[in-house]
Amino acid sequence: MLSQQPWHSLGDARGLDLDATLTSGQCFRWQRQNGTWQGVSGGHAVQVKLEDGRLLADCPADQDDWWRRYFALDMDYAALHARFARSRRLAACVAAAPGLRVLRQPFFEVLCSFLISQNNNIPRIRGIIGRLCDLCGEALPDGQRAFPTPQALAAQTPDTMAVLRAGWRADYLLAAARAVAEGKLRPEHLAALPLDQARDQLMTLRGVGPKVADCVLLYGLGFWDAWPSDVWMKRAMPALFPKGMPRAAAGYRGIAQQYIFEYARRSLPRGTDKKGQKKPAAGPKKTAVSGG
DNA sequence: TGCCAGGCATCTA
DNA sequence: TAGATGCATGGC
Repeated sequence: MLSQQPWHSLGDARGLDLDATLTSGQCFRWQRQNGTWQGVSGGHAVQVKLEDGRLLADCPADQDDWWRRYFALDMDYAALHARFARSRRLAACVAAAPGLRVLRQPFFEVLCSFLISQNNNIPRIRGIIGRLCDLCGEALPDGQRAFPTPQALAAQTPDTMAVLRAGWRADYLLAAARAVAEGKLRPEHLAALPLDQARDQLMTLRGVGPKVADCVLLYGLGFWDAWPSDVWMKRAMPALFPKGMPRAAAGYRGIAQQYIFEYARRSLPRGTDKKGQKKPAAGPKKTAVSGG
């Protein structure tokens, strides 16, 4: 793929573990092929692999910076891990997934992906996202499809969305796309808000509850303190549940996800934690947000 | 074949 | 306001 650009280095991988990161449940458009990883994000397709401690990519050179940012190659994980070493549990997390990284993904991709994820399983999530891209994503030079823009998705109808076989989630996707396309929900605005306000704004969207909101805040908006993970550390860390994780914790994909959230909580202090925030009481049907 | 899935909105007590 | 329920679809 992308043969016009031979493999070239994006820089020091700084311990990045592609397998751990790309299978941790943060992202759904990566496939392993012959020892490399092929993925699409932000309208770019890329193939990446690790070699001699460097992250190599097969992509147009003008996309290099985008992928460096995506893989967070600028983050000093060594320093972070040194801090984590002071906590026994965090040290266990680091030991379990030392090369796990929090990807910096486009807001709209994350919002849609986690709307699709609710009450769903990962193989099916990947299938729905793939069909969504086929439906209205821009064709890329290598034959793949970009994730749809908010405008392209907003132009769909419940009928055209039927091919996704996404069930009730299709309505959530359309509402979210329209809110973003119409400027009622702006990622740059959300990212500038305090954590609580950003979460509240997201949760005005139909289909966005606390879990989806936190995933969007963390993966798509850079809110590294999106979740006070101490609760989840107790509930979800497999090492603490050798007989199996409680179902309620399974959504966070075990230790890898835990590590992400703990990392998030401790990395970049911003806003305030909301321990165990519960969903507001049921009220009238939500509509797209009016703020922003 | 039946259970369950990376939730949420809505209804009911 | 907490708990129960239904939701669409398909992986396993």
